[in-house]
Amino acid sequence: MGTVLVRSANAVAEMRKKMAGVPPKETDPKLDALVREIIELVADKWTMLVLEALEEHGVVRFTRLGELVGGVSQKMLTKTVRQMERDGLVTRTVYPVIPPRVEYALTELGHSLGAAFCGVWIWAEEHGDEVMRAREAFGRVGAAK
Amino acid sequence: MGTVLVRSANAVAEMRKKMAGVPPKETDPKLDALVREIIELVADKWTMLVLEALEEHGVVRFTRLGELVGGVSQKMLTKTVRQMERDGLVTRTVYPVIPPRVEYALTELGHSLGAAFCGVWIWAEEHGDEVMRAREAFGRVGAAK
DNA sequence: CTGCATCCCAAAGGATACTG
DNA sequence: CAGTATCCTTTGGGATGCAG
Repeated sequence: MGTVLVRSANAVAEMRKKMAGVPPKETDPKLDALVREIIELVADKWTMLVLEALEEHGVVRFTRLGELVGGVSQKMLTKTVRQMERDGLVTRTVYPVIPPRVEYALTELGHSLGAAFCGVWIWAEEHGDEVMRAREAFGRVGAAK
Repeated sequence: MGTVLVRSANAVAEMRKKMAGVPPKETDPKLDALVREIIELVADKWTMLVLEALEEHGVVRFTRLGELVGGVSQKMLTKTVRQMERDGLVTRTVYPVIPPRVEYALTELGHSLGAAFCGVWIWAEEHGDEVMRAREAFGRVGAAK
């Protein structure tokens, strides 16, 4: 724990120089607030997994969706899917038959969000191992927790 | 809307290329597991906000970072930033001076993740209002809770 | 200034039982 | 099958105090 890691200040100074010439992104306050709201919307594990599952399998029933997501309780699946329905990401179609049949599918909005996340899936595919290695390397030093 | 972040076009084009060789909807189990791990990594509100803050402002100190993120407690900021450091997303540079000076910056890996999320920011910009409207419309009907 | 430690409350989330 | 309701454990996260 007490290990203070001091990285080369040179590298940081180098970074500063690089950044200096680049007015990176205009920090638009109202846009920022909007992005923030959306972040709080989708920054949820189950939401992302449901989104991915529906993106891949199209129209699925409740139980099937739970299987696809994996490791999710009925409670959380219901909650997540309701929230997504509320936000216009999925449609929930109830067939009043016995036994009940409820099908979930992405809306256009949902599909567009899935497409937006596509870049993240690709990142995961390409850099996932780097994260794992970084984590293990750090774990042997930090020893935190 | 037209004035979107410039880097977006490049990032998206880059991703299209990388996707070209990939069979679209194949459910690869090991790839899926990897994506799942990454999701659990980044599906966190503060992580995303810190990522965005560092992406926009470059190298910042601890307190400044807290201001940029906004509404985060010192405890959670420390925790989040430590986790990101552990995962190789940020560097933490400590200057052993008085008063202490600690600077945070994205690593290459962190920047690449930020670029991957760029598509999501754009989505938020384009479809954020739709979500808000869908939510309010649903609220008047659902009346749940 | 940075951030660890502690206490403490509120929210997230799992397990189970029950209903249409 | 697709939930709702209940209980209960775990985690998230704020407030405060203190150390380097």
